[in-house]
Amino acid sequence: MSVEHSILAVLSSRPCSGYDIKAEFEHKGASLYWGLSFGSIYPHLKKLEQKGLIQTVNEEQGGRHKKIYDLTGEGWIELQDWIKSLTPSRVIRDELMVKMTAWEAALPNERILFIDHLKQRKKETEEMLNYFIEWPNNAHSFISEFGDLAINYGQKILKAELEWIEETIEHINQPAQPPTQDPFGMYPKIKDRRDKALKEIRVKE
Amino acid sequence: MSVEHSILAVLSSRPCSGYDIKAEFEHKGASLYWGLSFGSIYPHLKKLEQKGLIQTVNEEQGGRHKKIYDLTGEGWIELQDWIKSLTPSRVIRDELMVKMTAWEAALPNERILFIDHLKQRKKETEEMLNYFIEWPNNAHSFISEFGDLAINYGQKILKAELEWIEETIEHINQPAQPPTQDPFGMYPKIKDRRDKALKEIRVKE
DNA sequence: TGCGACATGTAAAAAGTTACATGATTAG
DNA sequence: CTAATCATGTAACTTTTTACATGTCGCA
Repeated sequence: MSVEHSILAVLSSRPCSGYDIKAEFEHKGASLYWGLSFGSIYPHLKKLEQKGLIQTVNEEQGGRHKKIYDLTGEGWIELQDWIKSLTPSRVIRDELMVKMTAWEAALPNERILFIDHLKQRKKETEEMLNYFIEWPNNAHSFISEFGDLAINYGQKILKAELEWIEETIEHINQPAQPPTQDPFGMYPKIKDRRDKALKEIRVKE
Repeated sequence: MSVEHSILAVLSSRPCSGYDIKAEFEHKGASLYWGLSFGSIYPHLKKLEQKGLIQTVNEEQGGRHKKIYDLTGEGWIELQDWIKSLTPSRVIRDELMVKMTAWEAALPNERILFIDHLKQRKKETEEMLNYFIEWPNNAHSFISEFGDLAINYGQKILKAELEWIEETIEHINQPAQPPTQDPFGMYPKIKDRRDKALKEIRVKE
């Protein structure tokens, strides 16, 4: 299970409180590659401490109470073992692409509407990319050689995505085209199924 | 919740059984952008039927029992509404990148080992890319204009990733470099923390 | 004095995976 | 005849999110 491992990974750069870890997942290096909510972080910290992989190195009880955790020797070993171990394949979950594959079956006459989705995606992607570009310039955080390579990855992928968005907006602004591939004449069949199903609602009403 | 919506999206192309839906999520268009297990699909189909968004259009009870579902009029409307609605931001979860950001803190003297991870990733990425390239040539499935654009997206991103992998393998084969950015002298501090923590284990033993 | 950021934590609900149970059909 | 694939479904478990409860600190 890699959630606890990713907490160990954050802790490797410096001792942190639960709140700090959340911040790292939100605003720093980890942000692009992982995310966790408070409701998940605090119980995991407790578990990791019970397992002896992390320990409380500083606890302020009076006033604002705050607990700083750091890796134990066992924690460092566990982190090293995890880092060396085989990485499971990425899981890609991209709702926009799922919508895209069903768009023409469901909304064949509203293709122009999809451009709104693309523009929203473009905005988000640009923000992420800016963040990546600014990061090495902000001089706030420690960036290792490998951290730098991970930044390059993000930049490269996001730039490719922006290119695709531009091309695709342009494409959709052109007149509609017949399906690229439709060996069994599915397109008219889908239209029939949809129209028939929608008509049944009207009959009921 | 978009899991049920992605099932509706699969059903929009043709009526399917639970097993077919699983196959779509594994081998077809949806595969790159979503995934679900049987344990999740069947209960969701039941729920969707109770909600009146899908219905059983064919049930073979004798012999091999099989239930084919199709969208109802309400299901089509629900799918249309979802497709038009704002899409939440992508969640990227990339374990390899998390490992990368912690690599030098945990394993500063084993940078060459990371090349194994990159080669594994390269293999996986190439397989996915081939799948994407072959897909429009297999003449098996219906590919709409938008479906084709979604395929372009996958190809573009995966090609950019392969380029990055090549560059990065080459970079790591060069001699190690000092941290790109280390305004507070973190690098030596991390080393001290790690060494101290690891020494404590040895004391105990 | 009131707001926003800092800070920890729990409980309930939601979501999904794994493992299991069951059985039919088909290709070699 | 046997292995792979087709096919549905449940139960236990794991995981994560959301919402809530609580309280401090610094600043305008």
